[in-house]
Amino acid sequence: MAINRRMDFQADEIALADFAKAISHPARIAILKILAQQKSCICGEIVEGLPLAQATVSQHLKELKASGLIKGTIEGKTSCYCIDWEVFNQFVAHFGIFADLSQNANCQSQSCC
Amino acid sequence: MAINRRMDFQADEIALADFAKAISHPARIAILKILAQQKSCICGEIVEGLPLAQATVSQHLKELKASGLIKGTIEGKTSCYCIDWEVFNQFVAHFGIFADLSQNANCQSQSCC
DNA sequence: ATTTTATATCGCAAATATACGATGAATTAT
DNA sequence: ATAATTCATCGTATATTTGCGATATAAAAT
Repeated sequence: MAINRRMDFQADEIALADFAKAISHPARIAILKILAQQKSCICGEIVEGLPLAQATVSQHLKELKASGLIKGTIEGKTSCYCIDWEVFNQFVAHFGIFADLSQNANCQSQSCC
Repeated sequence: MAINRRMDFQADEIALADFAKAISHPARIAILKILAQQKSCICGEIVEGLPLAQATVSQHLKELKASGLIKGTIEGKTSCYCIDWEVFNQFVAHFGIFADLSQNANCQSQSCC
């Protein structure tokens, strides 16, 4: 692109967009689903459940970790990942801004669209 | 990339990822915010509220429309866009799958991560 | 009829994302 | 000590996204 306009937007818009981007790939949704149903999880089990090479899964895990949605610690030979529910729920709640904004006037009538 | 693995994932994973991708750009979040607080909206007003060229905004609107999150009709000289709340709320509700999956065992203890 | 206005689409350049093999680093098993 | 295991990172190829000027389209105003 000619110019990166990212910083011309508001902080909350960037934050919500970044959260969305973190989960905007089926592999990362699948990883979150796997993590959500595990008490704890090593990377190996995640790789086995996905149609991707180990390097690719590791890269997706890195992105999820960078977004804050998952936490990870190295435990000896293996790594342990899990969802950071505090961060996750905070972001999901953030979607409420749209409903809040529409409280007064929204556009559900036939006459509009 | 060497191979596109998209179709190796489950339909619900693809659907949720696509929704996230549709809103994974600050401009599209900003557009949704503008639409949420308007009764109806022509593209011109949206362009004025964004730090982007008209062509770029039109492109973002096209993506949002393709995702189903917004509806649009051409009304004479102008176009009218608005949020499709039915679709929007359905997708937000879809995030519940993670909480559902974690109902039995999740990972919020210190001992895990 | 011509000009103006509003918006969409085309075509291109630059930036980012996706995917994977190869390799590295650290730990555990032999 | 050496080998095997587990996972991260590097390098690289290709695909997709982003952004905009130029142009097209179509209605409204003159």
